[in-house]
Amino acid sequence: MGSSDNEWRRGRGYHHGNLRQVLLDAAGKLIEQHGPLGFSLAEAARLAGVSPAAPYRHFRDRDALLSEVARTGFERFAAQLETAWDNGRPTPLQAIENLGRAYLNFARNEPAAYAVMFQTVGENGKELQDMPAADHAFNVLQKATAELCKALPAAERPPSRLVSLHIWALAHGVATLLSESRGERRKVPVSPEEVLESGMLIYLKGLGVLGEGPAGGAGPA
Amino acid sequence: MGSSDNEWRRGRGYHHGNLRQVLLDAAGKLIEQHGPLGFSLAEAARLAGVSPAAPYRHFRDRDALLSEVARTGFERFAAQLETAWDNGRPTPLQAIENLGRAYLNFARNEPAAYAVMFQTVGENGKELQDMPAADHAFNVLQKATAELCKALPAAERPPSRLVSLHIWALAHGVATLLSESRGERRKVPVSPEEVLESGMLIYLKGLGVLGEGPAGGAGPA
DNA sequence: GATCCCATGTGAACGGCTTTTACTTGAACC
DNA sequence: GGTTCAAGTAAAAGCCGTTCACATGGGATC
Repeated sequence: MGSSDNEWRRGRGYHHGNLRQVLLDAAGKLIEQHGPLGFSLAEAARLAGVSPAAPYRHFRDRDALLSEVARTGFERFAAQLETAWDNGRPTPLQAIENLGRAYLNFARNEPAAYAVMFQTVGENGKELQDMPAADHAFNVLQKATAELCKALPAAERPPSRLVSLHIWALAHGVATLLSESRGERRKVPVSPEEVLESGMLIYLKGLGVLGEGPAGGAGPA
Repeated sequence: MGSSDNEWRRGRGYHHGNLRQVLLDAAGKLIEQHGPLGFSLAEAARLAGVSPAAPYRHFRDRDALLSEVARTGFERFAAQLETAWDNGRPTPLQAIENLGRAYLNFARNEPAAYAVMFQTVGENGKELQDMPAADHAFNVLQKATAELCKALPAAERPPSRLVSLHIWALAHGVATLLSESRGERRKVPVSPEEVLESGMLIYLKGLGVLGEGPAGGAGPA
């Protein structure tokens, strides 16, 4: 709340200030609290102190607002993945593990955005795929796997797109199945990070990208 | 009454017949059509030819009906996985590939159930985990990975629960990210089955379970 | 500085949804 | 035949999304 300067009116001279952004923030809070299904446009409006019809001056409908939440989410997601990858430094292996951790961190820190990105949007195949921000995020992963695959002799080098799909699927699966709200946590007293990292290590060993470091990633003792 | 024992009236002497099951079927159809969010109890009742209040004689509320859809879905899921695994025949490797295909087949053939199982249920961490049927499905996977891991020297054998989580996450990720309604399909002209199978092969090779068969699972040409 | 314009917000309304309440019905049992 | 109780109905309250006509006031124009 520290924005004591006149941020609340910077966009242009609105009536409310910058209702558009306020609604997006309110949506984030509500989705975090009640899940992306429990989100209601009316409640967001109430939380922003405007009438239920006001949001329609800024978003075509409820789905459009949710789409925007997803879009900005993908942008932050891509940026964080890119930062974590850091152009493969210090080493591609270390970097891709950082990338995996960044993936899970995003899913944990922004559950609302993550849920909307991969759940609400594209619910019944409506209108998700034309989202350049999502492509950007995936491209970071693809860039990383391509760099990794360069260490392989071309003969046994699988298409790097396939490799990035494997890693994406693994990361998404871990993030989804072991998210904090899910019950598997009790029976699986292991952190998502541990699961993803060990899984990636085994996978990368199978790929041939891995001298022979921590064999299996779960060596006992 | 001549106990003609007609099926449409078998449960007990209902008014409608077997409304409970009819509602569950209607829910399945509607969820397939409009996605699990677009499902409406009222529409299901209309489709079953009863008043909007009738479902409340059979389900506590909307979520209870959805939970039941998820529960029966998990039962079929577990059964199909078990059949595919077939106690590790003909060979554990072949069997676990069958299991992967069965996973994707279920997600494709019963998108409504799959979506509800992993999406609607447990939306905001409400009440999903006490679902024995879900445990049963996971146990099939765990049994399979345990069998697989037996081929490994105990020294480098990771906890089989961890291995089953890896495979589950990979399968779930592939099923989710590459489902037919998703747009990635265009850019990734490769079937989910191919992605999952190649991913599993690479992973299993990394595990050490894999003589040296199809290296990488994506040998060019 | 007065005036006009149009983006932005309001209020009221429609239809649909979920859920509860009081009621009706009719099959099963004695 | 009469009673009972599960199963269905009707009506209503309260929420939501969405649309419409209308109000308002900040900024551009003269």
